[in-house]
Amino acid sequence: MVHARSDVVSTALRVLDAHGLADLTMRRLAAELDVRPSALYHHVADKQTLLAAVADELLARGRRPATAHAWPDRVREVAVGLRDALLAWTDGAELVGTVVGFGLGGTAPLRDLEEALAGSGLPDDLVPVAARTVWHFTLGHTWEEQTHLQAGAAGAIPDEPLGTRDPGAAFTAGLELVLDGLRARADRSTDRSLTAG
Amino acid sequence: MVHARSDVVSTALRVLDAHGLADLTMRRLAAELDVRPSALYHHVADKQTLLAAVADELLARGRRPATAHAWPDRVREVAVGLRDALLAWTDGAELVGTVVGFGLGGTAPLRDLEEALAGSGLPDDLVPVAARTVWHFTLGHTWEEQTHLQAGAAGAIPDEPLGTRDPGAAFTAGLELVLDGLRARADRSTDRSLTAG
DNA sequence: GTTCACCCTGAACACCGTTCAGGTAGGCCC
DNA sequence: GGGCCTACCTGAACGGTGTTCAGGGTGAAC
Repeated sequence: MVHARSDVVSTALRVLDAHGLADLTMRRLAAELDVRPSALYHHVADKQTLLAAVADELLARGRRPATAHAWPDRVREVAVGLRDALLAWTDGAELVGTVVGFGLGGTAPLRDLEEALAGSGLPDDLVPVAARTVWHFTLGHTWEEQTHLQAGAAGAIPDEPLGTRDPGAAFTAGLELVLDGLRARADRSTDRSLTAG
Repeated sequence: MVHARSDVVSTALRVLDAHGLADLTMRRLAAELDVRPSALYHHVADKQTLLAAVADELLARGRRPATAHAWPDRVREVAVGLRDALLAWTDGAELVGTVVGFGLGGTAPLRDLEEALAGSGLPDDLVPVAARTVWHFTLGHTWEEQTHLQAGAAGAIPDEPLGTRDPGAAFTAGLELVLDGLRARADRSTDRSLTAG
């Protein structure tokens, strides 16, 4: 059977979800495609770029357009959507986190956040900063959340060192904290521009 | 020569700094200690707990007590100190990030942040949330920062997709954004408690 | 009918984390 | 002094891992 690069990526996504990131090996992936491991290197440069492509695909599938009128609602939509996308796949947050950490991709939501912040009244040079703040909070929080979720499901760590019983509520609360900061800064900036003009 | 667990951890820290996380293998570490790899398992259960111990040691060495009077200054002290500690070691942020992601340790700064938030006027149930927000932002931002820093030093990626020329300033700006959010919430909470009491 | 690009095989290389039976040195107790 | 027990280590292996490379087949294009 003849495979294309997209087959490799989507099969990798399936293996990831079914068996986790640790079991997503080139050999296992090759077996799943009924192919020898070396054949994979015809479609992919190495495992790291493969993982980057898988992360991008994962994020693209979970992407939802932000439709709200008010910019804080749009930012919230993007952040919540990102969290949902990561939680929808086994080890999704860890995969995206390491890919981002390696600087190979997975930053599409960052652009969505910057877009959602357009018209917020924040100074132009603060928009990327604000986007990264929401981005790092969301990724970090979801990663930790998912780790505890899956560790709990695996039977280990039955206690709850996460500090809360409802991770979704904790995420939302933290997000609101950040949004408060953005709002405060945006208001201040608008005030200054008004008094200056 | 007879070694103790602390020798293994501190040697691992040295190997990490000199050769990076990818080259911190059990075999390399054993060679550095002039010992066979199997001997390491007399001191350490497995590599993951070793890495957790290394991360904890790294954080402990970089720890500085927060001395400021005002709580926002204390939070800033802890966050900046954490960033400095991570940047002081090769792959420091990645190491701590993965250890935290795995849920095995590396969360000492979280407690420092919660402590720094004491007396902030935030509702009790928001203190852990606020601490995690600062924590995830700091860890995520520093990880990305360090990745680009080291990639740039290695000759790859000469451009600057990080969106800023001065990562330290970007970090500070993002941190202030978060602190604005905490302040706004703390003020609101104080107002309510005053009108209620 | 030949050429050429694409997709793959088979075999190997150089590692990796980990286990386990066994060995040695030093302190403690009778 | 002799026995024992513990701490620390060796040597050898096991079953994996990502990756490389020469070469084989197959189908479309010219």
